[in-house]
Amino acid sequence: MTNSIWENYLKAIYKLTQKNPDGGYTNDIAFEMNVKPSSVSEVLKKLSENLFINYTKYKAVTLTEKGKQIALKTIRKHRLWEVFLVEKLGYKWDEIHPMAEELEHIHFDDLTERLATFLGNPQFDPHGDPIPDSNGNMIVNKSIKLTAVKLGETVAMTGIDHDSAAFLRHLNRLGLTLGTKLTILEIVEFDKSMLVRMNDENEFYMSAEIASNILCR
Amino acid sequence: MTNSIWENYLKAIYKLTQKNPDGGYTNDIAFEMNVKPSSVSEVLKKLSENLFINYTKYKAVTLTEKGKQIALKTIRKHRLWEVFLVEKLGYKWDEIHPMAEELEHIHFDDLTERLATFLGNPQFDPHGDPIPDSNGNMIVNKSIKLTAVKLGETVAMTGIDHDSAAFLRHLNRLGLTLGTKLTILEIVEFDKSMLVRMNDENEFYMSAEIASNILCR
DNA sequence: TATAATTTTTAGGTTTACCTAAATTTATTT
DNA sequence: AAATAAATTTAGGTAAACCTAAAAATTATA
Repeated sequence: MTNSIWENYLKAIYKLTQKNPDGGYTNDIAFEMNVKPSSVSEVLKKLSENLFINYTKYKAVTLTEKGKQIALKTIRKHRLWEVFLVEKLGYKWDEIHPMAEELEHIHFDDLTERLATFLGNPQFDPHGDPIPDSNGNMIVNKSIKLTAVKLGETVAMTGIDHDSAAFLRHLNRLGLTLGTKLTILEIVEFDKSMLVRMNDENEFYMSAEIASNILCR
Repeated sequence: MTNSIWENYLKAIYKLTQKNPDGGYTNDIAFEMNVKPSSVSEVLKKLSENLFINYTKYKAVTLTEKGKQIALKTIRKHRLWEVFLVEKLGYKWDEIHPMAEELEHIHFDDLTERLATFLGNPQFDPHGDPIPDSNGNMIVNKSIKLTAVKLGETVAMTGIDHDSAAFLRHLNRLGLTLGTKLTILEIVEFDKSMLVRMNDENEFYMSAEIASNILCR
């Protein structure tokens, strides 16, 4: 198996396991990886032989410690390169994902560590996601979804739960970035959309769909 | 064919064509690529179908304009990342080749240009090799081999003709870097080794093997 | 609980990039 | 120019990573 391919599978399984501790299901992995479930089945067999995952036929898969470390290292590289692209090359947060997706597979441990030092050992990437340290430890993000914030409360945006370029571009257009102050002025009963005030300045309605992908604290 | 694989083949052919304008031979490409000649034959057929090379069976191959542009772009990326690794991450010139060999295959044109800007649009990489510009134009390096310098003359080191880590480490040990002043004090008739004075300071003998891989002006 | 629906795996096929071994072409000697 | 040597290509094979279609297992529903 190619390096970067199993890194991507392990990342996908890691992501699914974060959502559901039971583990990742073939179908969901296939969706994440943009391949057919039958292809996933084959790969799972090999990842299991190489002790990267715990796999029993027809059951959800989880990462072994070995697999988890690789997933976290890949996430670390991805997020560090994202910081590089924004801080050093001047990209916007909605432009960096595809590039980081390739850069994350450059596999020289020492390069990763020097990059981290060069960037000042950042703790978060440009989307507010925590960057695992070189031992695979990651700050637990205690943020909650904006949809869980109660009427009248004020929070600061700390991250997002979705990193599609389309979503990020919409946030750009609204002027929403990490740190933006948000006050919930109204929750519409009909569709759960919210009237929010932004940085004590302007107000606008936001669909529940969007609010559920905004993390805050 | 995978992106990075044909980039490597085109780079190898470019390199061979620089040495011999007839073009690159299957055997030599195989040596450069670390594969068997039969594998090269197959790939040449496909590169030719895709109009990257001019290929007639049993003849030396040359790059088409299309192929040459890809080779030069890959060389540009390689050399820019080398500058990044040395200037920004503090690597030494003998450590960077394997990393640049992977980074060169990151294929976002805009990223390359932003990287170049970030680095101050360097003209040369850390080994003294010229960096092609974004249109594929490269400064012609008019350097000559140290073995071609006449007795008594003084030159400055401008590059090297070999980038193996072992060779570079030896230069480090001797204290030879780009810009070092070298005066030829003696040429030994027996083995063509040279007594050189370095920066008007110390003197030492250097084998013709080494001298022939040092470029100067 | 039996049947239907869904999920997962298996079987069999494709393409890419490698391989070895054999055949062919080109180059070099005698 | 013929024989030999060397380089190149072709033929046939492997492994990885994908695919479609069919079979098997699991889960949901009547």
